[in-house]
Amino acid sequence: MDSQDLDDQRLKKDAKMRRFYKTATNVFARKGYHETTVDEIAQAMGVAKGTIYYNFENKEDLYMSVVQEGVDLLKEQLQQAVNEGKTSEERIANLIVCQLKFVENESDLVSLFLTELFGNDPLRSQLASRMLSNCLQVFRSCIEAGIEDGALGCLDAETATSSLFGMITISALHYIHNHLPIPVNQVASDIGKIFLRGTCSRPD
Amino acid sequence: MDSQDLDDQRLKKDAKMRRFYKTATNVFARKGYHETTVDEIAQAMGVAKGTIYYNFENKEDLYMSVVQEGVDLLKEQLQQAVNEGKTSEERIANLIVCQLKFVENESDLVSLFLTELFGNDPLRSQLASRMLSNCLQVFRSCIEAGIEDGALGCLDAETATSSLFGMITISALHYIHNHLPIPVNQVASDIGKIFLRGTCSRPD
Amino acid sequence: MDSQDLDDQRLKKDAKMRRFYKTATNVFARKGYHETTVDEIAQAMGVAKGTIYYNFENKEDLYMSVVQEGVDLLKEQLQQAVNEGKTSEERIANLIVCQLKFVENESDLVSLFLTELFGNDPLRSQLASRMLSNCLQVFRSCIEAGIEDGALGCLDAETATSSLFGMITISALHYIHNHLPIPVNQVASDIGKIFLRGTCSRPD
Amino acid sequence: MDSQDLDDQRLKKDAKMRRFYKTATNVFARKGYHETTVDEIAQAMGVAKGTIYYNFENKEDLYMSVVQEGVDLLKEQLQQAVNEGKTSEERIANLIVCQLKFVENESDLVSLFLTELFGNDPLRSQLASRMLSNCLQVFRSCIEAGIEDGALGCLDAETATSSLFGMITISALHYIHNHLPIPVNQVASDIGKIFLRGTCSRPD
DNA sequence: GATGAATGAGGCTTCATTCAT
DNA sequence: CATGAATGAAGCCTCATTCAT
Repeated sequence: MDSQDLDDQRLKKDAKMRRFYKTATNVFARKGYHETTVDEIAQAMGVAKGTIYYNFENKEDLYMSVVQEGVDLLKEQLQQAVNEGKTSEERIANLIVCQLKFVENESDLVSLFLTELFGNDPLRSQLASRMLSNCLQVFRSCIEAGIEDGALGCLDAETATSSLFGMITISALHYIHNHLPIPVNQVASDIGKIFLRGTCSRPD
Repeated sequence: MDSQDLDDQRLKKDAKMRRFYKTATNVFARKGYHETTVDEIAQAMGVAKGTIYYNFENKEDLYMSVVQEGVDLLKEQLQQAVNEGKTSEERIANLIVCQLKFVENESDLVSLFLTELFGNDPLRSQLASRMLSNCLQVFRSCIEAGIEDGALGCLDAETATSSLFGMITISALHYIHNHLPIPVNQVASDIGKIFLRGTCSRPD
Repeated sequence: MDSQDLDDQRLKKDAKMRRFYKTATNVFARKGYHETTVDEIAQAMGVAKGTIYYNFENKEDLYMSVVQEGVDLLKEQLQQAVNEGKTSEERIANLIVCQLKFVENESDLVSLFLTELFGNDPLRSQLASRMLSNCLQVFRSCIEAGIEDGALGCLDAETATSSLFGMITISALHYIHNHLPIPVNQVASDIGKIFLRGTCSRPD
Repeated sequence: MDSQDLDDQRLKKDAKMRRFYKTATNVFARKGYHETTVDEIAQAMGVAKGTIYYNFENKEDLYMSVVQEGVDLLKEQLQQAVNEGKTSEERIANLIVCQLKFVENESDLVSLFLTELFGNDPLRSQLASRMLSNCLQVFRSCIEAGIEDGALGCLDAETATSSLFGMITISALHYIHNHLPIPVNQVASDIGKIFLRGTCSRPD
């Protein structure tokens, strides 16, 4: 077996795992962690139940892997959004659009993650919190840079970060909850205005 | 048995139910709906399991009663906050402080409610959504009045409501999650500034 | 509810538990711990599976309770056998008969216990060992007394105890294994002779 | 490929199988049949799980092979012990020492075998019983010869065999269970005395 | 009103075994 | 010969709910 074959195997396995994640995300998001049975996931994956336990420690592990996968995905996209902006204003605008689009495209993952974040299992909630911090860090760096270069007035970076993230996410969820498509550009523009104006340092 | 006795009984029963709600809220909030057993709640209440089924339809009913109780409480407090403000600006400022304080004082209830809201059980999520709308309505009325009287610029009221609610709640949760006390005045002032400036109609 | 009622309840519960033990012993002895399912035991008991888990921690707990119950029973009978003997010789003879009869009457329990004792689960084996020690103690005290009063020569009490217990038990099992009734008197007499003569201090 | 090569292969395979037996014995003895997984054995053997199924019918077959291997080993050693004795007394003394040493050196195998013997699976217990008979036969022949030539008094050979085997094995297990080294010479001497004196035909 | 013993459906998980490579 | 991913039957256990007292 040469290195080509090994690579092939790798790729195959990766593809398999990605299919697993995708399917599991979908099922979990539709019915929630507790209402979803491992049988259902196996069936949705088109494998025997044992296969899940061959690839994951247990139901919780599968679930957490799925959540982690999603968080990684978001962070990656956020980072890229930042990189594509020239000025602080542009970067923040990009972040808003990116986050809105992510909530729209991956609403399964988002519900699933928020449930975890606001959920009542202390350990899992903490884990989710740590994952979120990772993503929020992208926002925060951007906001801090903006304060530094004068694009934003000097508010508390902490509150500014939470506020921006909160505005975007809750607004997006408002549409998701009502089964409406998110008018991304409109919402992004509104939130962008509120945030930029709201945080600018012009005198009252 | 005269009417005095009947009143006494009434009061006793009400007090008992309130104790039930309080205890149940606490247990549910600590461990989540699914991780909490009826046995645990009964034990925490200091009654036999059967007693719960005597007073509530089933576990779900108990849970929903607790959530409803919490939402009612929030709406009541929000409404009062609005009533105590003279101008739109004051009313919005009051709402922000009120909501922050509620998240701080009733973090159990809030977690519990958000879990429901972002949770994946469609029926229950919808119910929670309807409950939330009730509370958001207070924000929205206030914002619409503000737009009308010129305190706020004329943004989309929908987005403005979601944004304001999102800023407050996510910021508060940020502290809760990190087990820190919420610096209510500071955060309220920051969010107030962002929102009022951000939504004012001055040209860019 | 007066104390009479409480006593009644106690007795009922005790009777119920004894029926549980008896049934479980029988099923476990017939098929062994691992080959016996909790369902089977429940069925044999004539109760639902949940009832077992209401009364016992888990399968292991049920099993160990059964074993403990059996060991207690044996020790009780051995002690009584000793008490009924006047001389050391008589006491030892009584012990031999008692032990043989116990193996015969409670062969279920004995198999079950020996499996545990010789089994490979270190923890359970240790527990069984400790239980056995309790019974062996009766033998040992008797043998030590016999050495003191000259009925037995002064061999190592340790080896003498193990030897006597081994002779009886293995002999009895020989019959059990071959599905033959134990000729109690004959075997007891033979073993008694071997042991008494064998341990007497006459010169070679 | 000449006959030399074939022999080499044979030897290699034999060595491999012996390694398999040894490893399997060890794992089984440590955790018992049911608590041992085929995965564990494979890992301990350093081969893939499939390899075990290539060399053995199934888990039971592997287990029984291991037990058989052990019994063969014991019988061989017992037979040799007998052969090395000149008189009945010497032969019996040799048997006692041999059996004690075997329990000491191969305590893994012994536990494993006794579990089977006292275990509750009728088929396997019977098989173990038949294997044991094979070994006990060596004792019995010796005892019958001793009765014939007057070294032993004429007790029931059956009971005498069981008794002797029981004394040795239970005594040895007593030490094993308490994680103590067996004082072979002392114990052998004591048991030898008890048995020889005990079964001699001198008048009481 | 209150109790708590009993229930049994349903879920998670294990693991001996197979088989394509 | 050897591998190890995949299987699925089978078992343990939980817990919401009921009901006789």
